[in-house]
Amino acid sequence: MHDADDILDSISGDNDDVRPSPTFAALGADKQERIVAEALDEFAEHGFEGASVNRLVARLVIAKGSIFQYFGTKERLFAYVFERVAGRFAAALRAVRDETKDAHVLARIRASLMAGVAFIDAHPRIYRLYVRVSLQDTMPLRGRLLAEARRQSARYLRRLVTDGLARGELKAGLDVDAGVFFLDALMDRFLLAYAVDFLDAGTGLYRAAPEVLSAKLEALMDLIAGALAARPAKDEKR
Amino acid sequence: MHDADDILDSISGDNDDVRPSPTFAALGADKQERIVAEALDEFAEHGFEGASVNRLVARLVIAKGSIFQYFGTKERLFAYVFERVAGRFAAALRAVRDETKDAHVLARIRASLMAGVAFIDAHPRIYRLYVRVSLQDTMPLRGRLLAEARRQSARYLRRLVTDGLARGELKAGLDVDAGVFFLDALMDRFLLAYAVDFLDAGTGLYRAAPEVLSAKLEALMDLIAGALAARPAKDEKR
DNA sequence: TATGAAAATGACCAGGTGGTCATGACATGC
DNA sequence: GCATGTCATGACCACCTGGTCATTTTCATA
Repeated sequence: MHDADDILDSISGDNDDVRPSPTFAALGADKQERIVAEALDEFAEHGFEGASVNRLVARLVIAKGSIFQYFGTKERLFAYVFERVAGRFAAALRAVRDETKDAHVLARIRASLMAGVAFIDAHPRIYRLYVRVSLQDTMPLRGRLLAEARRQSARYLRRLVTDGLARGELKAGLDVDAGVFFLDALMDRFLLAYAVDFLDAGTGLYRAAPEVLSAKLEALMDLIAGALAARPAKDEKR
Repeated sequence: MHDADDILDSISGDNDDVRPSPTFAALGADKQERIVAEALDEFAEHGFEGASVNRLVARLVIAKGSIFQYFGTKERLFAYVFERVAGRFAAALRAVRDETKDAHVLARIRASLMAGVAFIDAHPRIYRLYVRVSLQDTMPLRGRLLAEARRQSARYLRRLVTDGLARGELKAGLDVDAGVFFLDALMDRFLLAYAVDFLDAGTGLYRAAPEVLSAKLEALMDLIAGALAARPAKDEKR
């Protein structure tokens, strides 16, 4: 039914036109990983402008020259780290979407949110970097890097919505664009509120304990269901 | 009806514990305004870290020493500018809320969104500064400055929701916290998508022409109504 | 072990940062 | 006309930035 889109997904997945020097490629995999991890830390903590190469090499106990030998430029270092890391979140969500292919669309949305929370717990720095980049318009590569992420997110949700419509699980007259926007806003903010303290508007979602989190999640799902779901029966949870 | 809250609102409105030196206060009002406006520009454009006092004084054609005589510190300059400017958005919304006191809660939400759009059009730099600060955790005063803004926003929406519930315009069993979160997320994102290019997930909301904007707004209002509104005329649901 | 190339190194560079302060212009009161 | 105090000024400071490059170290091969 939607195999054509799957092909598109996989094509756009790995777009590595930002390559480090062969010298870096020749490094041991562990050392590469250490450099990427530490750089991710630095960028996640201070953003692109605020990040300091001096600080980074001090942490790594490595000569500054080496970084520039590997990447040439702070900007290209950033691009490399970002691209190496950015796809993971989308990939995790895509996996959930595919695993729940036959479930009710509301169950799939719930599963996506839970997967998002799990990802944040497992890779807080990656999510933090993503958040940072999202609104830092001084970032030179922002457009190129983020446009792709956004496009993937929109396509992801659009698929959920059109699937749900096709199965009659969503309101017949539903405007797809509006539905996508609606879900994007709510899901994004839900995860943001979980990950960033002062964004939860006093609802106590920030780093909430599992029981609290799941209560909030159900309350949100009720509202989403009210807005989007067709109403053949009264209750249709997972 | 809810006068007690109004008093609270007005008390928390002007909290100016960040004062410039008397020298600055003695300046002509026009010069003060020019300095604040230009500093707002600089901070909105580059964020707190990225903003340069050198660049600022160059724009103002004023000696650098003067800025430090007025404010002592880049940080205090920022705090002053932010506090002088931050309340305006909230005030604009509050005005709308009070003007529409007797309208249906959905109409009030719609009016709030339109007022938000109008504010962004009128004061793009103020909104931009707000957006910037929202996710820049390097900002030393972030917590203090933003907590207040968030609290006001939450209180604003909470009032709308509880009013709507009291009048039976919203679903009887509605969880107030969830409703506030729901509205906060959608309204915030709607305005963000209108103001910041790459956040609209391909829905074409960014700087949309009035007709497009109003169509998107109505589509969103439909979804909000489905999620929150009581259904007196229409069929089903308990 | 000797050789040569590749890779690591960190002193160094020009330019920018937030912040300081001695200087002098200018107003006011006598 | 002088003394006094306020305030604007911009040269200056220590420090940090991203980036360079001559020099040294490493190491595979002969």
